[in-house]
Amino acid sequence: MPEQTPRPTAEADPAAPRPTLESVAERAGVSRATVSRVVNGGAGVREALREKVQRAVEELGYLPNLAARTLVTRRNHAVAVVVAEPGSRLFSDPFFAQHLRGIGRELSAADNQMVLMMVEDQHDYERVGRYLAGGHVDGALLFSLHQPDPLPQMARKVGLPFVVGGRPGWPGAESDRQLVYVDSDNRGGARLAVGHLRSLGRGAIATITGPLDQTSALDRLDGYRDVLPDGDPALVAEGDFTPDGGGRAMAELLARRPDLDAVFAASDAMASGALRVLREAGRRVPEDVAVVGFDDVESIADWTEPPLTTVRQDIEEMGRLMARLLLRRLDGTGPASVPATGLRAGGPTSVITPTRLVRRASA
Amino acid sequence: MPEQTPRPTAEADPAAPRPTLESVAERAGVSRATVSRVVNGGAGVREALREKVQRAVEELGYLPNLAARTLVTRRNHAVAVVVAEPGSRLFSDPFFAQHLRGIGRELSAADNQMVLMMVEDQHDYERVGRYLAGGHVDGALLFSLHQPDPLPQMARKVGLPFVVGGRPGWPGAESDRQLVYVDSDNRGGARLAVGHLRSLGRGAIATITGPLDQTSALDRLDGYRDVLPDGDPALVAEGDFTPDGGGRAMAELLARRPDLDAVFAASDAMASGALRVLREAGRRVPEDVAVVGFDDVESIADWTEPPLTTVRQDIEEMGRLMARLLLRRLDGTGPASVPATGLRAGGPTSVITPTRLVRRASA
DNA sequence: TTGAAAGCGCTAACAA
DNA sequence: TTGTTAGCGCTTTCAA
Repeated sequence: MPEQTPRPTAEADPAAPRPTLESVAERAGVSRATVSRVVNGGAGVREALREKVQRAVEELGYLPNLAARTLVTRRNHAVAVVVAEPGSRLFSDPFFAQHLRGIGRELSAADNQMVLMMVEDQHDYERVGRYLAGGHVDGALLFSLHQPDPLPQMARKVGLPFVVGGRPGWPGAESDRQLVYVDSDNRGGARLAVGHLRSLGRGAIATITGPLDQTSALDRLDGYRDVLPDGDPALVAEGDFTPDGGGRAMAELLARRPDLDAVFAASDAMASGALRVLREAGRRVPEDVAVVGFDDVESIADWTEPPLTTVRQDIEEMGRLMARLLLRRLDGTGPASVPATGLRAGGPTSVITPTRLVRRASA
Repeated sequence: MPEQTPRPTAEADPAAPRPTLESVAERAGVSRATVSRVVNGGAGVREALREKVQRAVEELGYLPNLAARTLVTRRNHAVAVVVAEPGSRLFSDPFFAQHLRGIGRELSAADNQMVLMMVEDQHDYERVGRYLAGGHVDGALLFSLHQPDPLPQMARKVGLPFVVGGRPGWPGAESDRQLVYVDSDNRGGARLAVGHLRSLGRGAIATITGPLDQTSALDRLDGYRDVLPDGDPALVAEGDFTPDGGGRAMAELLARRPDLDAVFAASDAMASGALRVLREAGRRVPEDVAVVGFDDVESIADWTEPPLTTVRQDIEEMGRLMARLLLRRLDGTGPASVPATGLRAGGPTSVITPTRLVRRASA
């Protein structure tokens, strides 16, 4: 066996047992409790001792064992991000990534980890449920919930704080004061888009909606109707948030109302499909038909022919907001705590983030 | 205070203390050790007792406390996924999401959690380093490492198993037998693309490369040169994996070699920029200039005008592979274990996943 | 096959 | 201000 001498450096042998509070205490000639105090901020420890302990910590390269800490504090410093989207759009859109980035930034600023869980089938629901109930995380961020989704119930049952991404659409969800969500102003954004088309003097403004079992699609359609309350129903066609679906809807609209001179597509992806169909039909954009999208996904909107006028939503900010909202519930001793975070005090409330029109060439 | 009666159901009051091994043992009339055995597979426990314990577990809705378990087993059942990409491409490409999906699927199949960490600045490196050293995860998946990246060193120093995504490019990395990575066959894919263009009878085949400090860009350029060893250097222009960069590079190429009749762009995003510039220059695609991209990002390749012939790589599979490779190192008692996973036994080795040509209209 | 007991590394009363 | 001590909930020898 090679040298037994303890190498008091932070770059010690990986195989060596990790230093513990105990070993730091020994080296510094103090008790475990004192080391613990120093490690956790050092309140109420004499300066001289503090420094001695600090030095021992550094020399040994001590890092607290989180499992042990969690065991007693019941705090994990970890938050679950649950994405309930079976292999669909979330994974082809930059949406997902931007959301995660926002969440990640906010979370790590508060020194919390992000545990990512994807739900694709029934079996996954059970796995996630077990995990959430298992007390491994301090809270959860729930994404893209579908109809009456079991996730919020599960979380609530085990007393796990959570925040939902996107307005939940099932009956009763809206009046559920405990169901805190973050969503962008889909309805307002749609109003912006359609208002813009009308201000361009367009008289027959059609819309391609998303799948109407999703609140975002519903809200955007409502925004369209806010501006055009007496619109012809023939000017409304349902898509599915994909380019293909957008194209099909566009063809339908063209058949029903050949005189249309504007289209509001409820997503950039659908707008790109619509543009292709318009091109094939020999309509010029924006001269013959003005087109506005929604999302401002740069990789689409900026690269269609012509570039797309669209409604921008700040996805990353939504992610941050969700995380902030959740953290507030975790840190605070109650709902009434921590004002001045940009969030209203007085109980957690759902938040709607603003949208704005980005003008490019298509309208 | 309302009823004190313990409600022996799994849907108990969230505020109630969670059942422990102890309480299950008491209810079943056995010792903690026995319950532990049953919970962990129940080997060596008489059937009668097993059932009794099982029932108690269900009645109480018992779930083991992972922190306590980790404290003694030193296993976290969690893997860190570290993404070192400052706000760039990873977040606008569907890449990232697909990778995560592959990783997530593989990981949860083995009942491991995924802890996602994003590195954007120096401060983040420290945070992540601390975390990896802290023993909170059993292994790490390292992504998009830049030049001599400190992450692998950090992981190695603390003895944390890890697998890298994408071939590391710094000096010595290649000969480092411990540095296991997964990458797609960039070079082979490029050969496919350029070979296809040549088989079309094109004589002046240009290429738009990615940023040449990334191995993926380098490897794709090498593939181009494999097919065209005596190519004119004027036919090579450097882009940056963005549409704009692709457009600029295309303009450059057009200026240098107005006679070019084909372009291999090392990413679909760059290809889309190139297509726009070609259109503006009045060149028809594919009649005048044939174009091939790389990546097969559907939201781009399928929706350019004309749709893009490109090289497909199976990103999700890469993710799965990385996870599998890592898990093998964790479970196995040594590198020689667990064959029959589709991975060679006899020590962890880097893996290159195949690419293939997807023909659409642009070439 | 089962139970008793030690201990993983840490925090938080409580005493000194 | 510091130390002593009792757990947090679990696994795992070791004995019975």
